[in-house]
Amino acid sequence: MGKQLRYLEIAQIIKERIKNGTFARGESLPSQKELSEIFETSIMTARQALAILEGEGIITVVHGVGTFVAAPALHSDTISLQGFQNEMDRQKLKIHTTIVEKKYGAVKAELNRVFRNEQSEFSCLVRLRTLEGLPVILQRSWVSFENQSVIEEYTADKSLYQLFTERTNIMITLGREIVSPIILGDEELGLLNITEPCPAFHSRRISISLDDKVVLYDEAFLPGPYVMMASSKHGRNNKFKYIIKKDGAMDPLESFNDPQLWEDLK
Amino acid sequence: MGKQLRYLEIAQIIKERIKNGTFARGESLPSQKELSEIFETSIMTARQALAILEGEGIITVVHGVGTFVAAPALHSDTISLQGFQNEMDRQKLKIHTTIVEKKYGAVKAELNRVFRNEQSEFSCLVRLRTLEGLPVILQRSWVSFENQSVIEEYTADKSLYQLFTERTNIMITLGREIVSPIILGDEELGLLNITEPCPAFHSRRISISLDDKVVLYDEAFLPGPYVMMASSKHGRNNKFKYIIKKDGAMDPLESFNDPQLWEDLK
DNA sequence: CAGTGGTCTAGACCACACC
DNA sequence: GTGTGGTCTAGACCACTGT
Repeated sequence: MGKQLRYLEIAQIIKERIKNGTFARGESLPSQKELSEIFETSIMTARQALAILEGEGIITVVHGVGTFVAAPALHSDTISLQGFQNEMDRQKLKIHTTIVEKKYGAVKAELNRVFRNEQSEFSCLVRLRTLEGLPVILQRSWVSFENQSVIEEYTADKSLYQLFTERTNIMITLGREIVSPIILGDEELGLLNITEPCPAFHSRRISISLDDKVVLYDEAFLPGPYVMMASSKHGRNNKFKYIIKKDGAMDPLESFNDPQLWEDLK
Repeated sequence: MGKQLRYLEIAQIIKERIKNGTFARGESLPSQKELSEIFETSIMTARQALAILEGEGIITVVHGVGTFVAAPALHSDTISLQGFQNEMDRQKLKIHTTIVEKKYGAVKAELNRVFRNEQSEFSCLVRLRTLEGLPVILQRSWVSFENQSVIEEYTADKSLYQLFTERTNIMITLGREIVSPIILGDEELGLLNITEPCPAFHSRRISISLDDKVVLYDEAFLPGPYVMMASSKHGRNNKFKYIIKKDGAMDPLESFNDPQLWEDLK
């Protein structure tokens, strides 16, 4: 077995204590000085452990205030594991959400593979995002049957992601997304009120909890006329986001020169 | 003016010395101990400065060996600012590159906006990437007229990106990419040997040098049947890559469970 | 003001690469 | 073995936040 580095060891112990609830969501951890005393180490080493957990999105460190077990409210403007709503907020667009449908206990066998369990019943939320009245994004979200109450409670004025983490007390720390280019099918065209053949991003995303369980499955259709993806790569740094605009006026060559656009991808 | 932190100050000075050639590409920097003596600081602080430059992809630190001004050969397997060729290598796919056309001094006024200069003549390289004989990606790359020799020298067995940095001695440290979903046009369909209407990713990318100049413009068409995008988000960590497969057998739901796929997105 | 995180020191010692 | 980067110490001092 490999030699255990002190700061990795400490990070692991803190992670365990968050998992088993010793440090609850939203509560503050002992101060760095206290941690260094608890683990009989130096401040620098304790800080190194915290830096790892912060990089993984598990804790949030605030200068002059304290270190907190990541709660959505605390990390909402820094973490990227967010629903589209937050991204649109950041772009200062007046996006409105309409609930198209809520389905409870639907049988959807193929989702077994996604959720990695024996269940075959899931609950689903279908939403339409509109930009100044124009439908621009169609999104379907699935949760396990046991979490259907989250969908029952959902209203359009809140992020499903945030509601989910609050109600279930499950911390989501990892997201995986697969995007394909597609030509929209009839059902999606109808809901999005588009009449011509239309290229779109088809995004499928899973959200994974601290316990390594898949707890949320999202599917989104982002039609080409309204959506682009912008990505910035600077050394190890590598970010991307979706950009939503009302149509036309989306010249990619011009977008390269828009400082605002790249600002938050640094 | 804001207080200058010591490690930021040191990082800035080292960056300047790389720009003006005091530290040349591929050569090693003084050791951390020496740096701490040169800047009259501690090793920890010198290391903090190096950590910043490493994060920006400007230097490469190798345990037991030394610290190097990032040369493509050194950082090729860690940095993400790479052409498609390297990404495909990583996926262990036998991708072959065919040169479709080389154009010199073409007038392309719209590229002024991209390259942010007065020039209107550019040189262009059109390439087709084939997977076991099947054309799967079409790519057009543009350079300023003054760098046309890079395209003259280009052969299919080398990365254009690597050739460019070697020949021009320009360090590329930042990349920006904009991706749209499109339905392929006739010209692209012809070159890719596709006969039916086909959705695709349309990627446009600029590469920016250490001097903040745009030095490379890339355009790629990645047809839906062969290409998906996979993205992983873990705290601040956020990576994506294109996945190329020979068609069919690209079930996104199955892909979520492929550990290999997500391995290098950690 | 007190309490928090952020920077910095001046080393010691460990792990790794190369000869 | 020599030289490199990586970890770690046991603090001091600075910067930020909230009372």
